[in-house]
Amino acid sequence: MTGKTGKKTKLSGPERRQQIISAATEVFSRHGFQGTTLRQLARRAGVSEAMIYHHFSSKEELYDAILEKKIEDRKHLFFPVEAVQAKHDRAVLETIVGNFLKQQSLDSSFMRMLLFSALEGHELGQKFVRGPLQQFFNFLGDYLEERSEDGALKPISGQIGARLLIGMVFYFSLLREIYNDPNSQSVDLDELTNVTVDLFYNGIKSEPVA
Amino acid sequence: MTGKTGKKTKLSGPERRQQIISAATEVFSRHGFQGTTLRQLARRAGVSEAMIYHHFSSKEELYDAILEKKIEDRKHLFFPVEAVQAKHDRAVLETIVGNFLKQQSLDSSFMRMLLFSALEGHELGQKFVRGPLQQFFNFLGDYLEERSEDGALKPISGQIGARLLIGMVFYFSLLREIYNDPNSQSVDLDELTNVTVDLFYNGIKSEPVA
DNA sequence: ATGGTTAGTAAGTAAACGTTCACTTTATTA
DNA sequence: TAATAAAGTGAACGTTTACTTACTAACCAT
Repeated sequence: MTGKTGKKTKLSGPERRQQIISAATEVFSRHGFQGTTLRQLARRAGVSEAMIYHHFSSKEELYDAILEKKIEDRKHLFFPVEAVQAKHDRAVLETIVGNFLKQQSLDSSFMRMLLFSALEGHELGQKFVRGPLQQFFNFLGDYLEERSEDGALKPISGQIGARLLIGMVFYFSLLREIYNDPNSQSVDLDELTNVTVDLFYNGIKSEPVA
Repeated sequence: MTGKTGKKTKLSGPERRQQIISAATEVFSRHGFQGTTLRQLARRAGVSEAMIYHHFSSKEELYDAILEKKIEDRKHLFFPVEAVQAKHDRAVLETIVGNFLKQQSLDSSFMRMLLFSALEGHELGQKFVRGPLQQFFNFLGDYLEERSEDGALKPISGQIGARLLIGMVFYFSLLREIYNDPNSQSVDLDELTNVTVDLFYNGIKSEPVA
């Protein structure tokens, strides 16, 4: 499939459909919706342009299908339920931060597509933020406020705190994956996790009684 | 100019050039390079497409001119030199964070163009990161490490610390300006500045001696 | 083997793209 | 006011775009 030899491999409907999707994911995430042409999609999938219309009724439908699937895959973000129930603050933060960074380094195409789609004005880009991400912010935010009432953490807005935490690692991932910032890329992920969690936790944990 | 009446206003060369630039800035920042057509640019500037080629030799040259100018404008980021010399840690952080948020809320087109250009693979997008932004990270990073050696702050990598600080407010701006996250938009900028600086400063300042 | 279903394509379509050219209109000034 | 220079445009250029149509080739059940 990848070579230049023209083998006559005929795939089944669902197989071909899946292959088009995964090929299109790479192209769309690299060039965005507007920057991607049917030619590119067809060539990358190893089929004719017409074949794509045999499986999807338009370029936009293919794009939406991909984004929707990506969102679905990442929906169950990483709710460290056990650590939350145990009220083990550091473990909660470590799990969230560590998983975020790991996930991001494994597949930067999701971040690229999410950024592209928001910039290009697609609705689905904002759908993720208003849906699953907001859900996650609620989860983490509620926990922070709960622990705040317990006296373990300083008083803080959970919604703000959750965004500040994710912001730190998101920005780092952005610099790493999209801007190719060498000073970000050279940082070890585990070290980054520790530094980030240390800073955040020390920043919000209650002072020893004065 | 904005109306539909076809007044015959003939501008001088430099005037028209500047007007094309500012019109194109809006369009490019909203739709990216690939997503912007000459038709859009011409209509927004109130001239014919041919007129644009009278001032710029290509769509790309116009785009580069805009991005280069934007980078130049923002180059002198915000180096709170006085506070740094006085070693007033909170003032340093407050100035940086406050100015960043203010600047961002005044003109989101810069952030959009910078993101778009990096995603679309333009060189100039990375130029800002490797140049002025890296310079700023050096400035802030050096300060953090200096204050760390003074014993005022915990030991920390300045390069990492600087990116974590900016990450928090960058992400917030991203959610506000590009994802239209209502829970980010409803936060007052001064409050956000305070919360961010509090969290970061408490996170890195030295513990009272044990 | 054969007939029907479906994967697959070559060759088109009209519209939109960036760009150029031949030309007209306005402003300046000698 | 006539000459000059510069601002400005309509209509075309060849190419590429997303998408369609009319057709062929491979598979599978009978």
